[in-house]
Amino acid sequence: MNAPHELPKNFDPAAFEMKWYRLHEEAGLFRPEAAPPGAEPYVIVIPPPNVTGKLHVGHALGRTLEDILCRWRRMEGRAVLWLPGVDHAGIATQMVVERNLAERTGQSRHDVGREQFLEICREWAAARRGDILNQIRRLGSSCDFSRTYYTLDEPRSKAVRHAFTTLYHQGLAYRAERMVNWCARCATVLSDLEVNHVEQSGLLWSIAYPLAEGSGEIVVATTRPETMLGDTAVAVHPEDDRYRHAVGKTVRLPLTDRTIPVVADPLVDPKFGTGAVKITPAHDPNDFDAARRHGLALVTVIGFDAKMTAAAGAGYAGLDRAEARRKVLRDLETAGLRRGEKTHVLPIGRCQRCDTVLEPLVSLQWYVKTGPLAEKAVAATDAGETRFVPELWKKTYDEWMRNIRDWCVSRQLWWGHPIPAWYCADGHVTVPAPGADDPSACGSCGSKNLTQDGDVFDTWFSSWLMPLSVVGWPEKTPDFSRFYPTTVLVTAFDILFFWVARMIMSGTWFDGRAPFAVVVIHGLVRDESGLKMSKTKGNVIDPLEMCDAFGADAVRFALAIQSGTGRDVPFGTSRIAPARAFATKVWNAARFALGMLHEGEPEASTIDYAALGTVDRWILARLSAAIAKVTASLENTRFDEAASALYAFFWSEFCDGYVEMVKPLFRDPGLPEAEKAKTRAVLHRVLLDSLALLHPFMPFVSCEIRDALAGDGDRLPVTRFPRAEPAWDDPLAVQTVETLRAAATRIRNL
RNA sequence: GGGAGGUUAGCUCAGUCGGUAGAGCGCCUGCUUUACACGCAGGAAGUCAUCGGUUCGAGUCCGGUACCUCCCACCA
Repeated sequence: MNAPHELPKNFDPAAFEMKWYRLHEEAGLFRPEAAPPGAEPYVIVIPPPNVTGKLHVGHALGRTLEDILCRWRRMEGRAVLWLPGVDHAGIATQMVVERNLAERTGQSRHDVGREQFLEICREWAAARRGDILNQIRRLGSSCDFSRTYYTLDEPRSKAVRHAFTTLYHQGLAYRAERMVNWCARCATVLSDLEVNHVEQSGLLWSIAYPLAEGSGEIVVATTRPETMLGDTAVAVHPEDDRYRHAVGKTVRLPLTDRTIPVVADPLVDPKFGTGAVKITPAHDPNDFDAARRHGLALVTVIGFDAKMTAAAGAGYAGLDRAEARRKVLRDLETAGLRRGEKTHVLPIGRCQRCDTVLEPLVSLQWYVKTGPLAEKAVAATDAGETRFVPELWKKTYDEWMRNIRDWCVSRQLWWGHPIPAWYCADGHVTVPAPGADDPSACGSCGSKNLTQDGDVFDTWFSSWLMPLSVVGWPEKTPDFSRFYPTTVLVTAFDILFFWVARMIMSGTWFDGRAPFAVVVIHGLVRDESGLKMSKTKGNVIDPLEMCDAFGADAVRFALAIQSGTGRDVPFGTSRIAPARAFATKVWNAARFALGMLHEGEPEASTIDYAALGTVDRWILARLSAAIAKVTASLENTRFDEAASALYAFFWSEFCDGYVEMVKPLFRDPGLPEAEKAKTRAVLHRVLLDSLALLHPFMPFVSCEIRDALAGDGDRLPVTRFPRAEPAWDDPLAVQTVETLRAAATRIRNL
C-alpha cells in the first residue's frame, strides 16, 4: 500500500493507464484464482477477433461491456474467468497471405505448395496474434491472458476433431453431392450464411426454342441466358392451356445440336415471364430439384473457375461467364431466336468476403445435419436455460432454428482444420472413432491406400465449440468442470446465427447443457451522427486512436453510456469528449477533496452517523441511492442507466451540490476541528465509494485516484463493490437539501 | 415474399407501475468564485410521426395509416 499523495494538476490518462493495467495483470488479479476459495464462478468467453484484423469499434464496445461485467462481479467476490482468444480466420487469413505473397514474390499458393504456404500462414498469424491481444489490453479488458486460446492450437484442434468424428458416427455428418454456393475467386464452397443476397436490377430475356417436330416454338424467359447451353428440358405449368399441346414433345435447344423435352411441372408460375421455363439442372437450385423429379440429365457448362466448360460447345468453352452471356445473346440474335427483354429486379448472391457473384454449382461436400441439434438447442432456450437480452432476439433465433438447413462445413482452402476423413481408391469413406488415431486401413475394404480429405473445415466449425473447447473439452479438465457452462456471452447481432445459435447447438448436443446463461446482444457502433461507419464514407473511427487521444477510460465510458437497450451506439469525438470531461471532473473533485482531507488526519474514514448534519446525511442518502441504482442497472445489463446514474450523482449531486456546500465549512476558521472531521469522514467515504463504483467503467482513473486517496490503487480491482446502506436512507434530509438547492436557484435568478 | 425494430428538443438518444416531458452535444446570457473553462451559474427550445379507441387522465395500453432501418428468403 502506498501512502496517500497529491495528484498532479493536469489530468493526463496516458501517464498512468497502462501502468495500472500491467500492475494488475502481473499481480494475477484478472485470474479466477485471485478470488477467495469457493467463490462462485463468473465466466465470459471473448468472441475471438480475427487474427487478420485490428481492433475496431465493435470490438471496443463488446470488450467494454464485458469488462464492466467482469470487473463488477470480481469486486462482488465472484471467481471471474474472462477468456481471451484469437480466431485463425480461414478465408480471411488465406486471402491476406496470398495477396502478400503475390506482392512480394509474384507467386501463388500453388507455386509455393501446400506445406510451404501453411508455414507462411502460421508465421504470419503468430506475428499478428500478440498485437490484437495487446489492443484488447489497451482497452483495459481484465482478461485472464494465462488461458489465452487460439482457434487453431492443439486443444482446439482436438475439440474440432472430436466434434466431427462424433457427429459422423452419430450419422449427423455426411458427405453429399448438392448444389452449393461457389465463390470462384476464393475457389471454395460457402455455407448459406456466408452468402449476401443483394437485390439487383437486371434483364429478363425471352428466347425462342423451336419445336423439334417442325413448326412452332416455345418462348422461355431467363435472367441467365448463358446457362441455356446446359438446358436439359423446358418446363410449363400442367394446367397452362397455352402449352398443353407441347408437353411430351421435344424442342431444339438453340446454339446446340441437342433436343430436349417439354415437361409439365407445378413449380412453374404461368403468370411469370412467358410461362415457360428453361431447366438447367447443373446451374440452378430449383432446376436441380426439377431434374430429379423428371429424371433429367445434368449438363455442366460452367466450371469452378466460372468459365464455360467443354460441354458448353466449341464456340463457348473457355469464355468467362459474362463474355459467354454476351456471345450467347449475339448468337441468338443472329439465329433470329431472341424475342425481346425487359428489366427485372432479382436477388443475387455474393461472397461475404470478396463480393464476387456466386455461382450455384453441383459439388461433393461435407455437411452437418443440423435438425436434431437445433431441436435440442431450442428445447434448452425454451426452457430458459439461456436468456436473451434484449429478449426480442429469441424470436429471430427461434425463426432461424425452425428453418435451419444443413450446414456445409467443408471448404476448399488450405488454412484451417483438416477434415479427419480418409478415402481409399474405391471411394470408401473412413472416419476414425472419436478419440481414435488416424486410420491405417479403409474401414470398408481394408485397403492401405488411404488419402486424407484435402479440404479444411469452415472456420465457424471451430468457433461453434468455443465455450467447450476453451476449457479443455473433450477432456474432463478441472477448468471444464469449474467453468462450463459459462455465464454471459456479449456479442453483436450480426453473428447470432454464425456463432451464438451454433454454440447453443454444440453445447446442448455434446454436453447436454447450454453454453451460457445469458446472451447480451448489443447494437452496431455508428458514427456520432448515427451513420453506419464505412471506408467509403470515411467515417470509420479507430478506437485505439481514441484511447490515445482521450484515454481508454473515456472511450469505455462513452460506449457504455450510449449502449441502450441493445440498440445502435453513436460514437465519435463529440461523444468521447464529454466522457473525458467526466473523468477530468472526477480527477479535479479528488484534488479538491485531497486538499481538504490531508489538512486533517488522513484516516478520516470513520463516520459517526448519529452526529451528522443534514447536508452530510443528504449526500450519504444520495450515495446509497446511486449505489442501488448502479447495481440494479448492472444486474439488468443496462449499462447506459448505470453510467448515467453514476455521472449524474457524481457531477450534479456530489460536485455541484455537496462539495460546494461543504467548502465554506472547511474554510470557516471559527468551526471546531471536531465538526470538520465529521464532514471530512463523509467526504472521504463518498469519494472512496464513488471510485469503487466507477472502477468497472473507468478502471484506470479510479485506480490512480484511489491510490492518491487511500493508497490502494493496486487492490481496487479486488476491493469490495459498494453496497447500498439502508440506514442512510433519510427522506427528510434529502427533501430539506433539495428545497434548499431549489431556493438557491430562485434567489440566483433574482 | 416472410419477419423484426424505429418515429420524443436543432442533433444523438433516455423515459421504470398510465399521473404536469429528461440527458449529452449544440445554441443564448453572465462569470479568470484559489478542485475543475474538459469549468460555474442561469436561459431558450418539444402538437412525443399520424388517425382512432380504452381511461378521470395516454409519450406510455389497444387497433389502423405513413415513412425509415435492419434481418431472413434457391423461383425463372
